[in-house]
Amino acid sequence: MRAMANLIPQPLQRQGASFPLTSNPIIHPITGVYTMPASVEEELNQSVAYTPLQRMRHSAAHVMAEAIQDLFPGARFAIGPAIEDGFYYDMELPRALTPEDFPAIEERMRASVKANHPFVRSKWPREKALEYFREHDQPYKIEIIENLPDEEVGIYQQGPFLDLCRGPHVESTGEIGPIKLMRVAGAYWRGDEHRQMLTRVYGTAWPTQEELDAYLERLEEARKRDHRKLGKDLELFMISEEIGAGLPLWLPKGATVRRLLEEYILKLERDQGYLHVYTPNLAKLDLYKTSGHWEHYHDSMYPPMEMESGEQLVLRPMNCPHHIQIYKAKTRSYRDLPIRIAELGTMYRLEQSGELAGLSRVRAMTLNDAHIFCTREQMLSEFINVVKLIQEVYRVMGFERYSYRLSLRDPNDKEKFEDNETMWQESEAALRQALDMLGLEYYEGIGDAAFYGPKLDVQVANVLGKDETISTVQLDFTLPEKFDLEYIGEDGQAKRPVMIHRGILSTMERFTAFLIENYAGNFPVWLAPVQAMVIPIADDRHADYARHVAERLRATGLRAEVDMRKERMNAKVRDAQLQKIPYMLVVGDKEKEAGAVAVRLRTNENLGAVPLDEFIAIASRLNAERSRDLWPPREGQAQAANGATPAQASEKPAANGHAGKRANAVASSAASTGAGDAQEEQPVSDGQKGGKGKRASKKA
RNA sequence: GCCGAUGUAGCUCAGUGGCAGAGCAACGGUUUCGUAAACCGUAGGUCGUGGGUUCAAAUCCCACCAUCGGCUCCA
Repeated sequence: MRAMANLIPQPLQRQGASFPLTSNPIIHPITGVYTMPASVEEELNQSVAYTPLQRMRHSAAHVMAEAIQDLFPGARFAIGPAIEDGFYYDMELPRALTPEDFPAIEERMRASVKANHPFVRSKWPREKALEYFREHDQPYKIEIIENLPDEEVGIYQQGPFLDLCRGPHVESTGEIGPIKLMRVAGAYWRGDEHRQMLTRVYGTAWPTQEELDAYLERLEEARKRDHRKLGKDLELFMISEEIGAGLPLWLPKGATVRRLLEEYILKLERDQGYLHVYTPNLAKLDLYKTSGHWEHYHDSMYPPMEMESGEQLVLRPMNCPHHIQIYKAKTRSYRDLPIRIAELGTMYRLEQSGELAGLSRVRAMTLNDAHIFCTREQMLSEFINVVKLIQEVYRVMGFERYSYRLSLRDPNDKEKFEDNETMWQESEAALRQALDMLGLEYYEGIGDAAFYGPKLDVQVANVLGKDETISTVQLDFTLPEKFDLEYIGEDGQAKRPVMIHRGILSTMERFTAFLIENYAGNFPVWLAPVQAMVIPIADDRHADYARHVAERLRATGLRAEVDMRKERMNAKVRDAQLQKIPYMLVVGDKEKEAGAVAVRLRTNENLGAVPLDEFIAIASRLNAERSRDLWPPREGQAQAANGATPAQASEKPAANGHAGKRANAVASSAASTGAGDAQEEQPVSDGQKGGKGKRASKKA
């Protein structure tokens, strides 16, 4: 439940369970009475803060439970809250549920909606409720009640169905809009992996059919952007079962993207005074015993390799200890600080098999990692500089929707977090001070800290609107202590430095995955694996000129290829388009004669003939500037950063000659690049702020 | 790791006990073409892996591996 905990407003977790009645009574089965439905206002005062839509979805969850109870006698119910975009219900069922069961459940739900049963609220004395649920073999409800402090518990009833629940609900089942069951999944009771695995059924409900359809379309769009699909289609990376799960291979095009990102961040860091190092991927196990990583994470470390000498080596899960050794390699003076040691270092973590996903969750990953060793006095300014660096990178990448999470320890969890009260108080206070100095708005994530210290996590909304942690800055007073780090102060006395762990691009794997989805595969010019495809119209006449054009582009540092396949130009244009290559340079007799190229952008915009020199000048400039524009804005064109695409705004109606017979292809092409607009200005899609990333940063 | 589903040609998929299929891609040939798929032909599969049931298994059973959707975890 912890992962969910921050995804939804806090009160939503305080859900009651629901419980079925065997008959169809209106009268309370135990007390014989019930209170009249509460007014909406009263409900809102007494229960959780649901929006009307959430209330409807919560009611839909109860109706689903009603249906399942009817179809699967013996079901034991747990909790069933509204969540973003829908609802779920956790329960224990007599047999496994499959999607094939959905139609029957949905049908039964619609019958309940049609019957328009009122939701009737009442209060039961705690003991009565316990007795009732014991009698009806509902252990999860009993456990919930036992954890409630109140002497009375809320009960909701709709038609034949009775629920332990705080509410609120809609007035009657007829108010529930179109519903659809989405998936069935397992979920641990109370989110505890040591407890019973329950069946969770996810559903969604919307006020109108149109909104339901739009939601399903949205999911479909996200599916098209899935980096695993685009990674295959665009030949960016692969995963070989022969090599191993979670061990991706970067294909030439994906490797190009990664290398460009690496060159970009290395230069940026160099300019900021970071010193780049290389350190080995193996280390003695003892190193991680000292750091505490072994204690906290041995379950997700590769098992140690036993040497003949008895020495144990592990594949490193993190490289802070390595950088610490570099710091310790000689006596450091306060004059040397801050020392910023950075590395694109590869780490190995034995992630749980069920967690692996494409490039975004892997077992071998390269971190954009750095450790800053500084004095207490320097700590705040160093921290602030890192945050500014993050903001600069996000500006270049075009991330616009992101938020800051101050990740704090859970003071009650002495296992997970270092047990050092003063350390935590001091470091958390320092972090807050830095955030105040930056004037950042942030929210707090209790229990999200690293074991050695608090951190600032930067959450970027992904295409599904879910927040993902990309960057992180962590304040660490713990490891300097454990490794006995020192520097010599002005007074000649040995002092303890502070460490700042920071990751900006996360891992190269995950960042690339995020970019693929964020751009829907339409990489900006500077990141596009192939920037220009030269397309000769008739290869016997135009091949030489096409090669000449490509040579000229390559000579200026642009990545260009010539499509010499025995295909018609139309097919070459189509394939380049599907590969999302920014520029298609069509060359035929006219262009050859004029020393020009006919420029077609992947936005479908056909710019006509452009002198080769001019094209090179423009493309090179956009490339060097890391612009996200494909072409400079022209006269009479919308200029807003998030406005229409250049293609849509162009005076030439974007080569829509094929709009007739190929309407479908055009529509899907436009849709797949961002709901038909903003192709090159891909906004990170809407996302609630304040959620917790499902895939947190890989930074130590 | 846990719950559920899935795994057939490079890709997308059809095939539910009786001779392994289609489209695209690849390869060969014809076509030299002006902005999203020319035409004809050829070749290509241990049906995820291993066991079992059966006269006969892609199909039924068991185990394992991988992938997908969730749960738990994420230094």
